[in-house]
Amino acid sequence: MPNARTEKGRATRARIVEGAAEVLREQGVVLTTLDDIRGRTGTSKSQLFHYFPDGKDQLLLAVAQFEADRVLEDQQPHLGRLDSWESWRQWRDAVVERYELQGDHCPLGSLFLQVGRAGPGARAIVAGLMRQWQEQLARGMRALQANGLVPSGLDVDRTAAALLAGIQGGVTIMMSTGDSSHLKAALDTGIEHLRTTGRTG
Amino acid sequence: MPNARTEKGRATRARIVEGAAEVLREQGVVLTTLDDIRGRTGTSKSQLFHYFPDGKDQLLLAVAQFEADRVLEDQQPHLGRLDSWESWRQWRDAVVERYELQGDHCPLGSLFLQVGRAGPGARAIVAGLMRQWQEQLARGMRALQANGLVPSGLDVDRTAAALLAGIQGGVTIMMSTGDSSHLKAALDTGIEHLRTTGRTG
DNA sequence: GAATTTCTGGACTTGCTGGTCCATTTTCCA
DNA sequence: TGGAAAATGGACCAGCAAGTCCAGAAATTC
Repeated sequence: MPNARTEKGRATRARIVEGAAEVLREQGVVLTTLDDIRGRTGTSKSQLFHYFPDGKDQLLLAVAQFEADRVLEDQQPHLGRLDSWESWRQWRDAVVERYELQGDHCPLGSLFLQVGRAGPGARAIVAGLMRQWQEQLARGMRALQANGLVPSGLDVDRTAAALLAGIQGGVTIMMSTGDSSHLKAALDTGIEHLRTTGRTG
Repeated sequence: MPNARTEKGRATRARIVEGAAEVLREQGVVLTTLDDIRGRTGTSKSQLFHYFPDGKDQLLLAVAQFEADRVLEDQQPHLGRLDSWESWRQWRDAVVERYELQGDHCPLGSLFLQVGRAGPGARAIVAGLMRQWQEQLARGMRALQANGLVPSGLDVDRTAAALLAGIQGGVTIMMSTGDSSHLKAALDTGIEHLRTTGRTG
């Protein structure tokens, strides 16, 4: 942790990241200025640049990583135990609740639009999140296969990719329309697909 | 068309919107300035404000509408004739091609992030687009039902919502990772779901 | 064809925001 | 305890981009 060599320093740095995440969630990247973050976190300009010498982009990147970590954490422990239909249902409810609660703003979506284009940093964060998320879904599907609940012929990776896409899109649509029905439809249809696939004559 | 009362005026206004759309697609909203648009469209500051008196937001909104219209147009005529498996396949290919060609930037996604929060205008544009898109998908599914290719018990609206969410998410992921496999997975899995659903014992 | 409206050019203003700088305080450590 | 390193406060700077303004050209209209 460069430029945070003391206990107090690490605390301040963390306060900045968390406070910035709050402000960004409320106002969006475009409308948020360093002064907003300063105000929220009770810090001074020099502190911001002391902990993030490369300026705003570096801070945004740190916030993006912070938010990305939260995404998967918030789905635990359900996401880690997708081995029965009941556990899938619980996970589904957790996802819906999390995003309905979050309201109409996606911290990551807007963050990587700001930083994403220029730097490979933001892309790497998003790509990493997507990879991990999809892996966990795939693992859950394999657990269903192991329990004989889903035919072993299922293309797990493709199905997991499709489900992940559905969630992403559901969240996106929810953020622009305020309606979570697409997210629910994607989750429910995806799970239903698992239940019915491969049973064709 | 306020402030474009003459033929020449309408042409200029259209040139501004189309040129702005180009620049925005290339650079993204955040990096695009009015001077960029001015340069691309060969116009002066006063022209921009003559045709869009409320400034940049109003112009962005016009571009958003312009792009939203294109989204559905680019899927025609396939989207209008989803009455056979072959036509669904053609539509699927058209969607994939369109977004792969468009590369790594979603004109609407970023546009409504900029304007979206504040004004209901951008939300209305996106919501309207989603509604129309989903309606056309639902109509296609009903056509399949009418042709006996899909069981009549299928919840068409929910399935269409899920498919739309999958497309959105697939595009979103593609834009941040450069990989179109999620989009393809969502489309293929969605169509496969249509083919296999309801055939369970 | 003259009056009036619309359209265009571009200089100028204004406000904000990211970023710099340095003085001061606090913490660390020998 | 005293000096070095880290942390903090806040004034200041520079640049940029949105928006204003007015003069003049083109067009419409009667």
